[in-house]
Amino acid sequence: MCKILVMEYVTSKNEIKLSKTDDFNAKHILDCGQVFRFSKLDDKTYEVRVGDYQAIIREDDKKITINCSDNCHDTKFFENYFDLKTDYSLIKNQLSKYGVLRVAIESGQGLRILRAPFFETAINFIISANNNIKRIQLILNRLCEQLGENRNGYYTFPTIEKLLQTDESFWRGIGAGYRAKYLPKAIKQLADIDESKFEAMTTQEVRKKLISLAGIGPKVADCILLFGLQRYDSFPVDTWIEKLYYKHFDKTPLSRPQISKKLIEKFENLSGFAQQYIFNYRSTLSKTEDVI
DNA sequence: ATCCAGGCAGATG
DNA sequence: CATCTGCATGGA
Repeated sequence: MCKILVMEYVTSKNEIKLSKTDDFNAKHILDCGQVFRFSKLDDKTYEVRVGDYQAIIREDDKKITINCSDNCHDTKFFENYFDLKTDYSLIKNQLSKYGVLRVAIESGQGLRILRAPFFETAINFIISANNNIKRIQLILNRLCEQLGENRNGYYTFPTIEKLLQTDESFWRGIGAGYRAKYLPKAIKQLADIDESKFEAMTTQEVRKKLISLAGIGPKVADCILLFGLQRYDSFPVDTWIEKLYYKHFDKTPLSRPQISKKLIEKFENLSGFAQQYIFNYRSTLSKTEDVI
Protein backbone atom coordinates (compact mmCIF):
# COMPACT_ATOMS: atom_id res chain seq x y z
CA MET A 1 0.00 0.00 0.00
CA CYS A 2 1.22 3.46 -0.80
CA LYS A 3 -0.24 6.88 -0.42
CA ILE A 4 0.38 9.88 -2.63
CA LEU A 5 -0.02 13.52 -1.74
CA VAL A 6 -1.89 15.12 -4.57
CA MET A 7 -4.87 13.06 -5.57
CA GLU A 8 -5.36 10.53 -2.85
CA TYR A 9 -5.32 6.99 -4.06
CA VAL A 10 -4.17 3.64 -2.75
CA THR A 11 -2.89 0.67 -4.68
CA SER A 12 -2.82 -3.02 -3.95
CA LYS A 13 -1.73 -5.69 -6.40
CA ASN A 14 -3.38 -4.73 -9.69
CA GLU A 15 -5.96 -2.37 -8.26
CA ILE A 16 -6.06 1.40 -7.81
CA LYS A 17 -8.68 2.89 -5.51
CA LEU A 18 -9.43 6.56 -5.31
CA SER A 19 -12.11 8.27 -3.31
CA LYS A 20 -14.78 9.90 -5.45
CA THR A 21 -13.26 13.08 -6.79
CA ASP A 22 -13.86 15.96 -9.17
CA ASP A 23 -10.54 15.14 -10.76
CA PHE A 24 -11.32 11.77 -12.27
CA ASN A 25 -14.29 11.15 -14.56
CA ALA A 26 -14.04 8.16 -16.88
CA LYS A 27 -16.55 9.49 -19.39
CA HIS A 28 -14.76 12.81 -19.76
CA ILE A 29 -11.34 11.18 -19.90
CA LEU A 30 -12.25 8.58 -22.50
CA ASP A 31 -14.88 10.35 -24.54
CA CYS A 32 -12.93 13.35 -25.72
CA GLY A 33 -10.98 11.94 -28.61
CA GLN A 34 -7.57 11.37 -27.05
CA VAL A 35 -7.98 7.58 -26.95
CA PHE A 36 -10.03 5.29 -29.15
CA ARG A 37 -9.78 1.76 -27.79
CA PHE A 38 -12.30 1.85 -24.98
CA SER A 39 -15.82 0.59 -24.30
CA LYS A 40 -18.60 1.51 -21.95
CA LEU A 41 -19.63 -1.74 -20.28
CA ASP A 42 -22.51 -0.34 -18.25
CA ASP A 43 -23.55 2.86 -16.46
CA LYS A 44 -20.67 2.75 -14.02
CA THR A 45 -18.07 0.68 -15.85
CA TYR A 46 -15.61 1.45 -18.61
CA GLU A 47 -12.87 -0.57 -20.22
CA VAL A 48 -9.78 0.99 -21.79
CA ARG A 49 -7.07 -0.78 -23.76
CA VAL A 50 -3.59 0.56 -24.44
CA GLY A 51 -0.54 -1.28 -25.74
CA ASP A 52 -0.58 -4.77 -24.24
CA TYR A 53 -2.74 -3.73 -21.31
CA GLN A 54 -6.34 -3.28 -20.27
CA ALA A 55 -7.98 -1.52 -17.35
CA ILE A 56 -11.52 -1.72 -16.02
CA ILE A 57 -12.79 1.46 -14.37
CA ARG A 58 -15.72 1.28 -11.95
CA GLU A 59 -17.28 4.43 -10.56
CA ASP A 60 -19.33 3.74 -7.45
CA ASP A 61 -21.07 6.28 -5.24
CA LYS A 62 -18.10 6.85 -2.98
CA LYS A 63 -15.08 5.49 -4.78
CA ILE A 64 -13.47 4.78 -8.13
CA THR A 65 -11.71 1.48 -8.75
CA ILE A 66 -9.27 0.84 -11.57
CA ASN A 67 -8.45 -2.82 -12.15
CA CYS A 68 -5.36 -3.39 -14.27
CA SER A 69 -4.99 -6.54 -16.38
CA ASP A 70 -2.78 -9.29 -14.93
CA ASN A 71 0.06 -8.69 -17.37
CA CYS A 72 0.59 -5.23 -15.84
CA HIS A 73 1.94 -7.05 -12.72
CA ASP A 74 1.24 -3.93 -10.67
CA THR A 75 -0.53 -0.58 -11.02
CA LYS A 76 2.41 1.52 -12.17
CA PHE A 77 1.54 1.54 -15.85
CA PHE A 78 -1.95 2.90 -15.32
CA GLU A 79 -0.94 5.27 -12.52
CA ASN A 80 1.28 6.87 -15.13
CA TYR A 81 -1.21 6.49 -17.99
CA PHE A 82 -3.92 8.33 -16.06
CA ASP A 83 -1.31 10.81 -14.81
CA LEU A 84 -2.59 10.41 -11.25
CA LYS A 85 0.21 12.48 -9.76
CA THR A 86 -0.79 15.65 -11.57
CA ASP A 87 -2.94 18.04 -9.59
CA TYR A 88 -5.85 19.13 -11.76
CA SER A 89 -7.32 21.48 -9.18
CA LEU A 90 -4.25 23.62 -9.77
CA ILE A 91 -4.67 23.49 -13.54
CA LYS A 92 -8.37 24.29 -13.30
CA ASN A 93 -7.68 27.24 -11.01
CA GLN A 94 -5.12 28.65 -13.41
CA LEU A 95 -7.40 28.20 -16.42
CA SER A 96 -10.45 29.62 -14.66
CA LYS A 97 -8.94 33.09 -14.88
CA TYR A 98 -9.84 32.92 -18.58
CA GLY A 99 -13.57 33.66 -18.41
CA VAL A 100 -14.44 31.87 -21.63
CA LEU A 101 -13.17 28.60 -20.20
CA ARG A 102 -15.17 28.54 -16.99
CA VAL A 103 -18.24 26.80 -18.38
CA ALA A 104 -16.15 24.31 -20.34
CA ILE A 105 -14.10 23.47 -17.25
CA GLU A 106 -17.23 23.10 -15.14
CA SER A 107 -18.86 20.75 -17.63
CA GLY A 108 -15.63 18.82 -18.08
CA GLN A 109 -14.92 18.09 -14.41
CA GLY A 110 -12.71 15.06 -14.04
CA LEU A 111 -11.18 15.30 -17.48
CA ARG A 112 -7.51 14.31 -17.57
CA ILE A 113 -4.97 14.20 -20.37
CA LEU A 114 -3.59 10.70 -20.68
CA ARG A 115 0.09 9.89 -20.95
CA ALA A 116 -0.32 7.62 -23.95
CA PRO A 117 2.55 5.74 -25.61
CA PHE A 118 4.13 7.64 -28.49
CA PHE A 119 4.11 5.01 -31.25
CA GLU A 120 0.50 3.89 -30.74
CA THR A 121 -0.65 7.50 -30.47
CA ALA A 122 1.06 8.35 -33.74
CA ILE A 123 -0.71 5.50 -35.56
CA ASN A 124 -4.04 6.42 -33.96
CA PHE A 125 -3.88 10.01 -35.10
CA ILE A 126 -2.64 9.30 -38.62
CA ILE A 127 -5.84 7.27 -38.97
CA SER A 128 -7.85 10.09 -37.37
CA ALA A 129 -7.27 12.54 -40.23
CA ASN A 130 -10.55 13.73 -41.79
CA ASN A 131 -12.29 10.90 -40.00
CA ASN A 132 -14.79 10.59 -37.18
CA ILE A 133 -14.28 9.06 -33.76
CA LYS A 134 -16.67 6.14 -34.31
CA ARG A 135 -14.92 5.13 -37.49
CA ILE A 136 -11.45 5.59 -36.00
CA GLN A 137 -12.51 3.15 -33.28
CA LEU A 138 -13.83 0.74 -35.88
CA ILE A 139 -10.56 0.76 -37.84
CA LEU A 140 -8.38 0.40 -34.73
CA ASN A 141 -10.49 -2.47 -33.40
CA ARG A 142 -10.10 -4.26 -36.72
CA LEU A 143 -6.35 -3.58 -36.62
CA CYS A 144 -5.99 -5.11 -33.17
CA GLU A 145 -8.23 -8.08 -33.96
CA GLN A 146 -6.13 -8.91 -37.01
CA LEU A 147 -2.61 -8.13 -35.82
CA GLY A 148 -2.83 -7.94 -32.02
CA GLU A 149 -2.94 -10.79 -29.53
CA ASN A 150 -6.08 -12.14 -27.93
CA ARG A 151 -5.67 -11.85 -24.16
CA ASN A 152 -8.87 -13.55 -23.08
CA GLY A 153 -11.32 -10.73 -23.46
CA TYR A 154 -9.39 -8.07 -25.33
CA TYR A 155 -6.89 -7.60 -28.13
CA THR A 156 -3.51 -5.95 -27.65
CA PHE A 157 -2.12 -3.25 -29.93
CA PRO A 158 0.12 -4.84 -32.59
CA THR A 159 3.87 -4.85 -32.07
CA ILE A 160 6.07 -2.64 -34.23
CA GLU A 161 7.39 -5.79 -35.88
CA LYS A 162 3.87 -6.80 -36.94
CA LEU A 163 3.09 -3.31 -38.14
CA LEU A 164 6.29 -3.15 -40.18
CA GLN A 165 4.96 -6.08 -42.21
CA THR A 166 1.77 -4.30 -43.27
CA ASP A 167 1.23 -2.92 -46.74
CA GLU A 168 -1.25 -0.54 -48.29
CA SER A 169 -3.78 -3.24 -49.16
CA PHE A 170 -3.90 -4.40 -45.54
CA TRP A 171 -4.90 -0.94 -44.38
CA ARG A 172 -7.45 -0.64 -47.18
CA GLY A 173 -8.85 -3.96 -46.04
CA ILE A 174 -9.57 -2.71 -42.53
CA GLY A 175 -11.21 0.46 -43.85
CA ALA A 176 -8.44 3.02 -43.48
CA GLY A 177 -9.36 4.49 -46.86
CA TYR A 178 -6.88 6.82 -48.51
CA ARG A 179 -4.77 6.97 -45.35
CA ALA A 180 -3.71 3.44 -46.29
CA LYS A 181 -1.12 4.66 -48.74
CA TYR A 182 1.01 6.50 -46.21
CA LEU A 183 0.59 4.30 -43.13
CA PRO A 184 3.25 1.69 -44.12
CA LYS A 185 5.74 4.47 -44.87
CA ALA A 186 4.92 6.30 -41.63
CA ILE A 187 5.40 3.08 -39.64
CA LYS A 188 8.88 2.60 -41.08
CA GLN A 189 9.75 6.22 -40.30
CA LEU A 190 8.36 5.96 -36.78
CA ALA A 191 10.25 2.73 -36.14
CA ASP A 192 13.48 4.57 -36.94
CA ILE A 193 12.83 7.25 -34.36
CA ASP A 194 14.61 7.13 -31.02
CA GLU A 195 12.00 8.72 -28.80
CA SER A 196 14.56 9.61 -26.12
CA LYS A 197 16.12 12.09 -28.54
CA PHE A 198 12.98 14.20 -28.23
CA GLU A 199 13.81 15.01 -24.62
CA ALA A 200 16.52 17.49 -25.55
CA MET A 201 14.38 19.08 -28.26
CA THR A 202 11.92 21.96 -28.03
CA THR A 203 8.27 21.34 -28.82
CA GLN A 204 8.66 23.21 -32.10
CA GLU A 205 11.63 21.06 -33.09
CA VAL A 206 9.77 17.82 -32.33
CA ARG A 207 6.73 19.17 -34.16
CA LYS A 208 8.77 19.90 -37.26
CA LYS A 209 10.20 16.39 -37.18
CA LEU A 210 6.73 14.84 -36.84
CA ILE A 211 5.31 16.92 -39.71
CA SER A 212 8.08 15.57 -41.94
CA LEU A 213 6.64 12.06 -41.58
CA ALA A 214 4.08 10.54 -43.97
CA GLY A 215 0.47 11.28 -43.12
CA ILE A 216 1.37 13.72 -40.35
CA GLY A 217 0.48 17.38 -40.80
CA PRO A 218 0.16 20.20 -38.27
CA LYS A 219 -2.97 18.95 -36.55
CA VAL A 220 -1.98 15.30 -36.25
CA ALA A 221 1.46 16.39 -35.04
CA ASP A 222 -0.14 18.52 -32.34
CA CYS A 223 -2.24 15.57 -31.13
CA ILE A 224 0.83 13.33 -30.97
CA LEU A 225 2.73 16.05 -29.10
CA LEU A 226 -0.07 16.51 -26.59
CA PHE A 227 -1.30 12.96 -25.98
CA GLY A 228 1.79 10.91 -26.81
CA LEU A 229 4.64 13.18 -25.75
CA GLN A 230 3.08 15.27 -22.97
CA ARG A 231 3.88 18.57 -24.65
CA TYR A 232 1.24 20.76 -23.07
CA ASP A 233 2.28 23.80 -25.08
CA SER A 234 0.41 22.29 -28.03
CA PHE A 235 -3.07 23.19 -29.26
CA PRO A 236 -4.54 20.82 -31.86
CA VAL A 237 -7.14 22.62 -33.99
CA ASP A 238 -9.61 20.40 -35.80
CA THR A 239 -13.02 21.16 -37.26
CA TRP A 240 -14.66 21.17 -33.80
CA ILE A 241 -12.12 23.50 -32.22
CA GLU A 242 -12.39 25.76 -35.24
CA LYS A 243 -16.17 26.03 -34.84
CA LEU A 244 -15.89 26.65 -31.09
CA TYR A 245 -13.17 29.24 -31.67
CA TYR A 246 -15.42 31.28 -33.95
CA LYS A 247 -18.33 30.89 -31.56
CA HIS A 248 -16.60 31.75 -28.28
CA PHE A 249 -13.34 33.57 -29.05
CA ASP A 250 -13.27 35.58 -32.28
CA LYS A 251 -15.23 35.73 -35.52
CA THR A 252 -12.30 36.88 -37.64
CA PRO A 253 -11.48 34.11 -40.12
CA LEU A 254 -8.09 32.49 -39.57
CA SER A 255 -6.38 29.34 -40.80
CA ARG A 256 -6.24 26.47 -38.33
CA PRO A 257 -2.48 26.86 -37.73
CA GLN A 258 -3.11 30.54 -37.01
CA ILE A 259 -5.85 29.70 -34.54
CA SER A 260 -3.52 27.24 -32.85
CA LYS A 261 -0.71 29.79 -32.62
CA LYS A 262 -3.01 32.46 -31.24
CA LEU A 263 -4.41 30.17 -28.55
CA ILE A 264 -0.94 28.97 -27.51
CA GLU A 265 0.05 32.60 -27.04
CA LYS A 266 -2.98 32.93 -24.78
CA PHE A 267 -2.77 29.71 -22.74
CA GLU A 268 0.99 29.05 -22.94
CA ASN A 269 2.04 25.90 -21.07
CA LEU A 270 -1.55 25.07 -20.21
CA SER A 271 -2.64 25.11 -23.86
CA GLY A 272 -3.17 21.37 -24.06
CA PHE A 273 -5.42 21.33 -21.02
CA ALA A 274 -7.42 24.31 -22.28
CA GLN A 275 -7.77 22.57 -25.63
CA GLN A 276 -9.21 19.42 -24.06
CA TYR A 277 -11.76 21.30 -21.98
CA ILE A 278 -12.84 23.15 -25.12
CA PHE A 279 -12.96 19.99 -27.25
CA ASN A 280 -14.99 18.26 -24.56
CA TYR A 281 -17.46 21.13 -24.88
CA ARG A 282 -18.15 20.36 -28.56
CA SER A 283 -21.43 18.60 -27.81
CA THR A 284 -22.95 22.03 -27.18
CA LEU A 285 -22.68 22.75 -30.90
CA SER A 286 -25.96 22.06 -32.63
CA LYS A 287 -25.65 20.54 -36.05
CA THR A 288 -27.67 23.18 -37.83
CA GLU A 289 -25.99 26.09 -36.12
CA ASP A 290 -24.48 28.70 -38.37
CA VAL A 291 -21.02 29.19 -36.91
CA ILE A 292 -19.66 31.94 -39.16
C1' DA B 1 -29.04 10.84 -51.44
C1' DT B 2 -25.90 14.28 -49.61
C1' DC B 3 -22.96 15.76 -46.03
C1' DC B 4 -19.41 15.24 -42.76
C1' DA B 5 -15.72 13.54 -39.71
C1' DG B 6 -9.88 15.25 -34.28
C1' DG B 7 -6.71 16.75 -42.41
C1' DC B 8 -2.95 15.60 -45.47
C1' DA B 9 -0.26 15.70 -49.85
C1' DG B 10 0.56 17.71 -54.01
C1' DA B 11 -0.21 21.33 -57.25
C1' DT B 12 -0.83 25.87 -58.30
C1' DG B 13 -0.86 31.26 -57.49
C1' DC C 1 3.76 32.33 -48.18
C1' DA C 2 -1.45 31.14 -48.82
C1' DT C 3 -5.16 28.77 -51.07
C1' DC C 4 -7.37 24.82 -53.76
C1' DT C 5 -8.41 19.93 -54.82
C1' DG C 6 -8.69 14.87 -54.44
C1' DC C 7 -9.12 11.49 -51.38
C1' DA C 8 -12.11 6.31 -48.71
C1' DT C 9 -15.43 5.10 -45.74
C1' DG C 10 -19.45 4.63 -42.81
C1' DG C 11 -22.89 6.93 -39.99
C1' DA C 12 -26.45 10.52 -39.72
